[in-house]
Amino acid sequence: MSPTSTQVARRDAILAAAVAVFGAAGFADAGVDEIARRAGVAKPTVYNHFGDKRGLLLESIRWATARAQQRVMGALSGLDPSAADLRAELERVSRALIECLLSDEGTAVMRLQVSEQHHLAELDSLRLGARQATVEALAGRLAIIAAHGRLRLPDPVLAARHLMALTSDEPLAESGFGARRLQPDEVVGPVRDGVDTFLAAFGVD
Amino acid sequence: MSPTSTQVARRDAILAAAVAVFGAAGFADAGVDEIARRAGVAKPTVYNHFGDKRGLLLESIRWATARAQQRVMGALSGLDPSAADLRAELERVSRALIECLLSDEGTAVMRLQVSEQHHLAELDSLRLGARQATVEALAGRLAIIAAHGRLRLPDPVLAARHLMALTSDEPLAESGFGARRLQPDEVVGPVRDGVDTFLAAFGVD
DNA sequence: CGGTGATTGAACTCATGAGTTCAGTATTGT
DNA sequence: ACAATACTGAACTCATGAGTTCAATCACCG
Repeated sequence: MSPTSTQVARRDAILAAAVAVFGAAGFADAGVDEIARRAGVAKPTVYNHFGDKRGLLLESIRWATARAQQRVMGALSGLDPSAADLRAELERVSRALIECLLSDEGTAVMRLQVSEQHHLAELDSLRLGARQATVEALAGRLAIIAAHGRLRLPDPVLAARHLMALTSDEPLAESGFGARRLQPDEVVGPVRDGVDTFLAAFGVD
Repeated sequence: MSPTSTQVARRDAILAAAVAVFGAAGFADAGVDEIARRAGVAKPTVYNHFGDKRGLLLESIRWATARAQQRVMGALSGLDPSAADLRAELERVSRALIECLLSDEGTAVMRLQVSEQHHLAELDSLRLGARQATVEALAGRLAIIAAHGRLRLPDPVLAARHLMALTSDEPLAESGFGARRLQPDEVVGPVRDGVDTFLAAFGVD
């Protein structure tokens, strides 16, 4: 019996609600009743789809991680290696990346993976895999820029990690890993500074 | 009535046990019974000292943050601005800082502050204050090195933030914010790379 | 249509753990 | 020595929320 479209829609609604509630309250304080209510679904339906609360948490994180990863890849593919103003282009893409990290879904995933690891050792590889995929995608774009002679990169993967660290560390800390919404200029400044240092280390001027 | 020394010792034992249990299990999954048992104390004694579970959490985080901060300051004061090998000295101190972050107490504080923010908005300033104090202490040491003409630092505070970001980002992510114990070489390599990039940006060679 | 399986809503069971009570026992300051 | 105060241990209350049950209803597929 292949699932009907309304079944898929219900499943997605449950997952979206679960990510929101788990992300806001944490696993233990989240109520299955509230997730069902937000999804517009009866409680037994949740148990029908996901077995139990822990199964729902696992699927929620897998689902949200995949979605976040897609958004990240979209942001990275927007990096134009031949943009006239390299500095501005790096700042733009770094801001887009941070936007993904600090979105509601992004912060929910981050916080759950940090705080609920005792529930989900099996998702460690997912977390690290997502990080590595992001780093490598960014490294690929940076390598193209380096091939154009506009960056000096002995190790593109390392440079990618360092660009992300330089630009995202401060906004992440300042926002309390997504607990507080940042003002735009709380991202713009740190990103500019981070790209400054990145170009001081890897630029060709 | 000033507290006796055994009262202080009991209080500290409770706080140490609470940090360990809260850090491992999270607020909701931590049991006051277990904290009391680990502290070698009866449950009503815990309630005598801290009122309720939330009060215990708050005091635990304040206490552990202060202790971690002291260790961090100790590590920073060990930075010798006139060390013969600047690169090695920066690596050494960065490793010591990461050691503090990834210690049992350090990771407990970090994870609680990330995951239990809905319980403790009032501790936001504590978290940011600790971070800022660390950054400024490191900035002070870096400024001395710059005054010796061994670094080119337009903004020592910014440089301090970037040094910390470059060296600690990868080990923190790799360890899942303290969930997994790192092998020594999982710290050494990333720190060397981070200091490399730092010196490429701010070195005087 | 008619039947099969999913969904609903409401009531239910049951385990867990926070917080309390209290009578008895250590500790401490005077 | 003697209050006064803190601590113990064990039993207790009580709120909460996971997971279940079931009869009634709905959605889809032949």
